[in-house]
Amino acid sequence: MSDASRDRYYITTSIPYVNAPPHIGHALEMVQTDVFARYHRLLDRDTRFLTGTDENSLKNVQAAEREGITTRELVDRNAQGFIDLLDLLHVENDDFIRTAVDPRHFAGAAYLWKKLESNDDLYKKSYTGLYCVGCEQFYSEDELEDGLCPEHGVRPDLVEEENYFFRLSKYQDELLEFIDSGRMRIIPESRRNEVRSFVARGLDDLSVSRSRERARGWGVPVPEDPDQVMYVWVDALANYITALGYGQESEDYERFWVNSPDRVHCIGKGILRFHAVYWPAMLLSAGEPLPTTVFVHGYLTIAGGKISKSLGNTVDPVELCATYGADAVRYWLLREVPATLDADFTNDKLERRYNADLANDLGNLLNRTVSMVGRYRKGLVPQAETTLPESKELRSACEKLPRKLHTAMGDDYDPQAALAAINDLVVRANQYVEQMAPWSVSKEERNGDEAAGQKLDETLNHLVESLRVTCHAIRPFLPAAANRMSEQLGFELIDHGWTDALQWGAEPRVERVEKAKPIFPRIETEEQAAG
RNA sequence: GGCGGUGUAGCUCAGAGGCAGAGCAGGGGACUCAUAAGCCCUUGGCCGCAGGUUCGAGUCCUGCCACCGCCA
Repeated sequence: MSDASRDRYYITTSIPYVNAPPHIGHALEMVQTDVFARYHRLLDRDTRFLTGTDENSLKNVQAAEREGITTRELVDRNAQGFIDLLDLLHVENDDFIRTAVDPRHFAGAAYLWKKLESNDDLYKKSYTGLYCVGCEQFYSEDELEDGLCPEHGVRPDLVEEENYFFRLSKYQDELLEFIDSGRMRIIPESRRNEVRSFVARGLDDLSVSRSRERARGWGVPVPEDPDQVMYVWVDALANYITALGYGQESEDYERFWVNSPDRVHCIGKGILRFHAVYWPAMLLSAGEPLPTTVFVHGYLTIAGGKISKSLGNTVDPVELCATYGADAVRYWLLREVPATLDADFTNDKLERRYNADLANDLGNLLNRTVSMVGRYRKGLVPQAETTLPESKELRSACEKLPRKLHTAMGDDYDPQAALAAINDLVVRANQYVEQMAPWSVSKEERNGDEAAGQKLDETLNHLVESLRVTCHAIRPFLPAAANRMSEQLGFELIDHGWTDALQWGAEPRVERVEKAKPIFPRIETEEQAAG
């Protein structure tokens, strides 16, 4: 591998349907992907983060009809909801693709189709089946529950038409090789095993088009066959490369797909098969590189129940951001949700976690430290060596943090472990404050004890330095909070040299702190408010 | 129906033959730099149920129950 290709990183979210506004599950995926992207960007890798919307579903046509607006109006309006949410969550995506709107998507999807066709992997066949529009997929009789779609509880349509099929079966062995060798890594392992056994059992060819009539003319046309549009999943999956200008002699496609050592898809567990079987098989057929990593997160429940509009228990992530702020929402999603498992959301859980870790531990540590530097040293951070055993311990904990951070984020894709390590350091620093009791040492100093003055210098210096390291460490997770923290500590966060900045004693040093002001105001819980 | 996973404190989870643990929540204490935060101490357990192996079983074996996932 050449040096020129080593420092790239490409990551995508799945692209959500736009027939409804975003829910907290979308927020989870956006934030997880954002954190991985920010982390690699801070490592100075050439990073591209793509997200977007999947707009070619028949569902959208029907939803628009019910509302009496055009399909284009509906997808424009609903896509905007996702774009707004990214902003509210402080998600820093480099690109946003809309599959019903972007010309590059139509061009790229058509190009991919022709590649499959020229490899003799597409053929036409008459097909009869039960189709659920909500799922955009066919079901066999025995998959139905009382004749109804198990996901949506509606009666599927009986559909008979001639469609294109993709020779998925042809790629079984190659897929297994990619899975077993780890050339396509699936995280976590349990999901990898699921995919493996699914592929090993044998693959059926896949229907990849719909009649234009049934699709109501909405979707990506099949090249040179005006009566057919692509199956929405086929064009949707293609977004990961059409956004890069695939098939259009694009530099970005070479840069972030072909020549990137990391091509990462962050997805929910419900669409694993599409991403770890169908999509790689299409890429194999087209002769293009496969994703290197498929990261599979779990689902969120709300107060113990499945997210469901009919149950009226959706939690609007827009409202959450308005109520608690992006930092609190991001922190809960990253710290409390095990990255690849399901988790349950309640306002109470978010409030507790925020108050405990951010307000009480980190926020208060910053506040009391800055306040003491102001009170005892007029805001000037003293220079000092590490001489006391307590200081050595604290410093050692700081020096171990970067490795823990890199293991958790780089290898394990585990923000929860990374944030736990950061919180451990913060807890350690709060203990250090109590051990050193600067308020007592200050009294001794005022009574003329010179050694006390040195001890106080060392204590304040080590607290500030721990906070400087912590400030850098939280940057991928809580970018806004890191900014507020660095402002108060009086130094500037820069885009390069992050790895070095995480080291003890790195430049730029903290020299003069600003006035203390809480960066994470406590949330008054309902119990406290009542009491 | 098949395969796999999970079941441990009020909540979230760690422990995988040797004294049942952590964080949060609850209770108490000393302190005052701080956001009434922090620190120290502490209450709390049929380790899903039943049998078995073992000097000794959350831990290993068998059966059962419940929940979850994937596949039919």
